[in-house]
Amino acid sequence: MGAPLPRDPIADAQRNWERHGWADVAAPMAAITAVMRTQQILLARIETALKPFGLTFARYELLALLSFARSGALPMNKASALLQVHPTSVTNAVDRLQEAGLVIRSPHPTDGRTTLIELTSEGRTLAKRSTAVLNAEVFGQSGFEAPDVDQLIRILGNFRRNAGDFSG
Amino acid sequence: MGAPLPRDPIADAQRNWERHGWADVAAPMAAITAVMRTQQILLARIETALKPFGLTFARYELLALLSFARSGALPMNKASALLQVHPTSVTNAVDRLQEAGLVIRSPHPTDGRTTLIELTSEGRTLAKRSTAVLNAEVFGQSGFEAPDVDQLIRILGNFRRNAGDFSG
DNA sequence: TCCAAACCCTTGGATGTCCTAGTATATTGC
DNA sequence: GCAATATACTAGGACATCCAAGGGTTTGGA
Repeated sequence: MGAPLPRDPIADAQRNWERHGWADVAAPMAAITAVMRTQQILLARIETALKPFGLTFARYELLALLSFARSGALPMNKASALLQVHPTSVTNAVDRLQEAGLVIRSPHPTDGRTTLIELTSEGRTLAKRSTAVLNAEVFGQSGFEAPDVDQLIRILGNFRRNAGDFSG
Repeated sequence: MGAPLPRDPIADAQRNWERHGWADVAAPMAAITAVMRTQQILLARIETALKPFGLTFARYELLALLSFARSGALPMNKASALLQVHPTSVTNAVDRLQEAGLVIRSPHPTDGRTTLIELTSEGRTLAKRSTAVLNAEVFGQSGFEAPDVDQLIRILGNFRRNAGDFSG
């Protein structure tokens, strides 16, 4: 978006917080702001890697999730729960994946309320190919040191458990 | 959005990656996915805390940034650089803050291309009040242990520097 | 049995982000 | 001094996310 700033804007914000008498929450503020910015950077890298496939991260996640399901199909509500996004976001993603011929909707055999999302063979192929690129261009070059990766998994895992994402 | 899942979906994804022969990037994949999900949780908390003020996080960040500027005013391009978002996002936020009477646009005294964003007194008051609530309800109850906060600041700070956010 | 409550998905609306392009103003170089 | 380039902001479009509300299907208790 632009050239590097001369100083870390988040560290500046942390100093501002301390200067204004909010020293007790300055560090968590900085950590949370850093998470927000890191997500933005990572998302941009992911979207860039997926662009040649006509995929966005939201659509990729759904495709990948389906590719790991034994039958290659999942109920929409299940996908919503596992991806931890709003049901309407899944509807949106499925609409576009279906237009692209990567998934199809089919009725649930026993529950008339439920819609199954099923991977087409094109969808399965694209999932494989796009995962290979993501692995090579993003996950394989994350810029995180190996010990820091472990720390992140631990710290954010605890956070997500406390936030009610999972009970395990 | 729903009840806690019985198992951590990101840990499951990590196992899937390992099972499919991508063990070398499974951990970074999990760490990155965890960052994405953590951001989502934190953003939801922040938006909830700001809702009573009619603010979103994007608008709050701009308001807070202005409140720390000595003169209470900043050029839009400067705000874009410091917040590290696209210029059009700043335009969008300023439009809405201006409608709400929290900031005003004024011409730059010497550069006709530049627009200054200036805090109104209402804007300054709201910045103070909303910051107090964010500090109390979000930053003060982040759910991160103090040592983990330091780790996050260090790890994500290194990442952001490597990503070209700042050079310091 | 049968109707109310619960559940599933979709539609429509509000926001935010980015990209591309277009207009206006500054700066640079010949 | 004037044209070419660079910079600043905005308009329009594509996507994603969430919330609120609506219509269809199941479930469960009276």
